Amino acid sequence: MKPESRKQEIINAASILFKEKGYSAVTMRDLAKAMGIKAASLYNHIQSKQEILSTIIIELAEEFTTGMNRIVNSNENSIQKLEKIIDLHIDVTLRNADGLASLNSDWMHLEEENLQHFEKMRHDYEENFRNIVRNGVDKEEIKPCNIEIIVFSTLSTLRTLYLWYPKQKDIDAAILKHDMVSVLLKGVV
Amino acid sequence: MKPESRKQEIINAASILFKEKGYSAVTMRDLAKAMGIKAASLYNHIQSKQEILSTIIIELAEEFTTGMNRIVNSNENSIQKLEKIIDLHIDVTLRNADGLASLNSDWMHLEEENLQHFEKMRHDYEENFRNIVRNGVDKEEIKPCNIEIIVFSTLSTLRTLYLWYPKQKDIDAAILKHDMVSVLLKGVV
DNA sequence: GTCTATAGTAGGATAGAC
DNA sequence: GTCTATCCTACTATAGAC
Repeated sequence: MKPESRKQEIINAASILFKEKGYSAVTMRDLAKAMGIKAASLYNHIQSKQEILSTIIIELAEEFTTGMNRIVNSNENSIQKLEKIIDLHIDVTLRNADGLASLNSDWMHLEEENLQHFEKMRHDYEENFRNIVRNGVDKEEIKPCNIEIIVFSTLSTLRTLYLWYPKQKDIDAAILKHDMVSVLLKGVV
Repeated sequence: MKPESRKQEIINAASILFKEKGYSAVTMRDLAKAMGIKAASLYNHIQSKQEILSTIIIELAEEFTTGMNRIVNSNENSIQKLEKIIDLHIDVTLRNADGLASLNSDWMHLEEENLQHFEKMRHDYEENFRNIVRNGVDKEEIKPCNIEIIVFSTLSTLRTLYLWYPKQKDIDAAILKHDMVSVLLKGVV
């Protein structure tokens, strides 16, 4: 373990609490208690509660944006791109499942530019996803199903991984990726 | 439109606000403003903010419990049961998409017996779902995939319908059910 | 870097007039 | 059934000592 900065420790502790109760229900006193200090002491390391939330969310949203851009610009077919998207979500979930709770459930509590920046990244991400699926249907690599439903159901599952993954003890990442591809793309019947 | 009781109007208005910002971030003053009255006046119709939340959530959870029990006790095969579960989620979503936001995101703010009651219903629901899938795999009606992943991915999608459905303008319920069955059960490749 | 003390605000809820 | 006024508590954040 590399030594973490005090700020990063606070952000990690906050991620866990935000996951359990949501941003609005977590107080600076709760967070301080989790860190073993008093609430006032937190402000030596962070500027505000809001700064903690935006750090958690924007960093993760930028990871997804970067990952998606790499996939979009690759020379692979639609199925391979969808598999890469599944990998991306699994990788991020393994690395920071707690933070993903805020990304998914507390983004609406971002303020000003951060909210706008987040909403643009999320919109672009979904649009890229949709184009990959549409392209796959056009090229007959994907069944001619309702595109919106494919995008919605796949994204719903991937976005919710953070809730489910921690309950699966010791599942291997490679196996998880393989099984997730099977279920999401090839169906169960 | 049948005339709604004032209490039901409050619960409906609260469902919308809870969906937008979450239970903790919505104040009684916010709710009162949405109703066009003062906060104190709300208390002539409801006992507490907590009562609003538990009314929304427990009612919906009981709908799912009743529906699931009916499906479990029917004489159908696994695939037919899964299709009925998809129908159940779509029906409830069409009827009360706003309330489902609280069920999904604010259940942890329930107190005491209501929290326990909810958690038991949710646990039983998932257990019933899991048994249907397991049974289907045993009888070779369902592919021998990872059962936990099937349960998780299907439930994730169905539970998130409330976020997606309102954005789909004028989609017919019957078509939605048909397409959802295709994507969730038969795969897209 | 952490503390105590506290400012300033906003929350849920009640009392009592109309 | 709604209002005004208000109680009490809890919140975020700051000031200044150590």
